[in-house]
Amino acid sequence: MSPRPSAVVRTLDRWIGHLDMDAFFAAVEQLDHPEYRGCPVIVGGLGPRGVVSTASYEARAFGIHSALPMAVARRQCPDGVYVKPRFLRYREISEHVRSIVRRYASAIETISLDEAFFDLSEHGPDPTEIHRVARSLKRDVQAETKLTCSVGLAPNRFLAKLGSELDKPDGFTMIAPDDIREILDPLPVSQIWGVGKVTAKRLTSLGLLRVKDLRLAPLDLLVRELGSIGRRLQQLANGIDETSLSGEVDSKSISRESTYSFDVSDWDEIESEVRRLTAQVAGSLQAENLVCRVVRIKVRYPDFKTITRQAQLDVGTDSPHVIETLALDLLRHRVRLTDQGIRLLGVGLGAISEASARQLPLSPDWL
DNA sequence: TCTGGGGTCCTAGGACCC
DNA sequence: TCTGGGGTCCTAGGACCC
Repeated sequence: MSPRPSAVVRTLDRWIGHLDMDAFFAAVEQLDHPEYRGCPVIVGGLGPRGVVSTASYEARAFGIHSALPMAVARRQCPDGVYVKPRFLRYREISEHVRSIVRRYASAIETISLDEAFFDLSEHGPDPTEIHRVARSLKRDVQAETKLTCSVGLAPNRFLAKLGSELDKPDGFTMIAPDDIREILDPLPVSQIWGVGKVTAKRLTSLGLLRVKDLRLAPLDLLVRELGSIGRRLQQLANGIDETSLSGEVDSKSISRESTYSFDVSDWDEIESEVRRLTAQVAGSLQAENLVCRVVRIKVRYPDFKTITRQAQLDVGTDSPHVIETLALDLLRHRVRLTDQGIRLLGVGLGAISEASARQLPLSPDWL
């Protein structure tokens, strides 16, 4: 179970960057609305059950952060500027940023509208040169978009992302191989990619609070307690991450869901919402010339218990009628509706493939 | 304080087949 | 009558990420 030596060699001769736009949605709003600059800006759902998507740094000073319920945010910062997200605008700027990154890196992996990995290995192994190239990239982003970003540079993805988090906003962090242990060891385990609330709690109960604890923990203990992710976490704790950039990947599912402002128990209303959501997912599917073989619905009850029910098709489809029929069927026969009603309804499509794959090549006639 | 919406990946159990 | 092992596919739920 010792790491293969080739892994170490590979790790040392790669330079991966991670770029993270600072408080992206809020920063765009401040860019487009000069009167918002210097104000606490909170972007997110404005309904009674909305949550914060992004808070500007001014708003973070009030303790506001992503995923915080809007109701709480409004209490903590009554004078803030509250706005709905404008995804089309964010996408536009996001594409501009990616075009800048592509000038410097051949391989790029988009994580979200505000984050991307890129590979600078082609600029050679010399850290001084890599540093210069990445600085120039960061300068171009700021000059052309008037927005700041934070950049991390390291021998692998995990460390590059960590680097961009260590110094923000407007940060620049380069993690050289010799610095890895010193940087990682004192960090809380929750800083590791893939350690969320649940895993952090489990690690804490094992007495593993810092990355160093995780690095030195017996592997069999980690595997026993956490399964396969235990092994993976210890690798990361050692600064080892051999995953390569995935490039541009096709999405494997499409879904739309919506949370009602108030719980709904009226069956007709629920059915018409299924129809509305179905039309949207089917529209996305057709717009990208795709077909799906799985239709799924999702229901969340007032107590937050969430269920999904899915059905499979023998052949791929992009027909709104077929999808709607299946979705309504799942709803009518597989979902229990109580007097309490439901708080969320969702429709999803899975097993997605190109529309050209819809029909099996039964006959070789066309050859 | 009361919990969005869009995804990905993993796991476990059951059905089914050989 | 008691009891195989392996493999695949499907479903549902859960953790995690931004």
